[in-house]
Amino acid sequence: MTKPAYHHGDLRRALIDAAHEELEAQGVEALSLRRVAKRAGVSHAAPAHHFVNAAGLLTALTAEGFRRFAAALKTAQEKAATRRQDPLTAAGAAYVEFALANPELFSLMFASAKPDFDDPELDAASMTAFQNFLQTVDSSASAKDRGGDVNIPAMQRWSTVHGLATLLLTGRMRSVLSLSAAKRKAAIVEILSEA
Amino acid sequence: MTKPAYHHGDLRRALIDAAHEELEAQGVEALSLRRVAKRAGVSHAAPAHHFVNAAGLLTALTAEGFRRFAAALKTAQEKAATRRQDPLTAAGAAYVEFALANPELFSLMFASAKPDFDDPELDAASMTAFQNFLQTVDSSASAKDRGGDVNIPAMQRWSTVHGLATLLLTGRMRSVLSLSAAKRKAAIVEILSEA
DNA sequence: CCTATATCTTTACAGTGTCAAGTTTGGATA
DNA sequence: TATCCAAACTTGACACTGTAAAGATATAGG
Repeated sequence: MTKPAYHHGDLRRALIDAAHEELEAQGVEALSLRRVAKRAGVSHAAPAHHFVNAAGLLTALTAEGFRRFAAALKTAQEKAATRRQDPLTAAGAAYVEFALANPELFSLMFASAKPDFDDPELDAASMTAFQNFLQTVDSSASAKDRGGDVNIPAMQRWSTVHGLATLLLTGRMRSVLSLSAAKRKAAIVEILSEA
Repeated sequence: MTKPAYHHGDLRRALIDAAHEELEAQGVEALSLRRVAKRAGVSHAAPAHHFVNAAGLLTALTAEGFRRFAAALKTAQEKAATRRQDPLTAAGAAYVEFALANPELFSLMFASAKPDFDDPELDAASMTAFQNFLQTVDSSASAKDRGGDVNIPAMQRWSTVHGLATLLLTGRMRSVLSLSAAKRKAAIVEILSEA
């Protein structure tokens, strides 16, 4: 097994998957391209033929993260709609849950300078994710645009959701983190519900 | 000048300063201990005698960041008090402004895994910073604790402030970033003001 | 079948953090 | 005051990193 086959089949796919695994295991800052290549069963220079450099691989992985992120928010909203719950709170909770379920990927998406955000693929993926979420905020009854330069209520909601996600993710908000899973979920919904 | 003096005087201090400069110039992820040493005018192994490793230097720098951060919030509140403005909004604005003024340091403090947050000095510095801020939230008229496990309004306010800071810092909230300095400041205050 | 090309490997290089062993210095002790 | 010791710093070495260049192999198209 693991024949030294020259043609892997879909090495690009395998490298992104391997990078994802290494990412969640080692963290963003300790990620090594050579270990990713080894995990995929190829030589350390093989990735260069599919990605311009290490940042390129991270960029592709980040773009995929944003697509999965957008999908998670969408399904959460749809589920809430059928149950006649607030879709905005549901999307916010899904936002936070995605961060807690994929901590390192979320860090890569929102707190790292390594991915190239000028890359067209990544730019498109992140843009659609944000726009979908902000559209949910806009269509919320309590957050109508009041016609200024900026949609203040929308930015406020986004800030709250994103701040909660990152503070929980980085272990800062201990009073919430120390709760049991059920109580924590309830607290998150409460924090995200309009006062 | 720059004698090859064996005894620097206060190399620990000089290394932290050099790391701070390198940090803001290069970013967290591209920081090199050897370049920091070179900037301080010492050999690449000199830092080891003042910090156990590279993370130790970053930890000390991060702790200093939290102390400066706490001081910035405090002065902002005091200024607001004399002008009979809302101290919570003032502290929130100072929170965001600190992030925008010291982007790399803020990233180190809130979005990096490199500093050792179990370090007693760093733990103490970050704890006092958070507690001071949360105390301001608590004493705000609109955010009284309702007696549950968690002070929901306080966590909500903290999330909003922190989320706004990080979204602006990482260039995500483009509708606010594209404003002029004056309008941006006004938008930040609006977002942080209780609806 | 045969060759062109994409795919992957090997080798090499500069840079990284850390460890071990030297060198210098300043201060305490006798 | 002379001496010695410990602290401060340097030098050299090691394993690791990402990337570039050149060689090897297999697959697709003629």
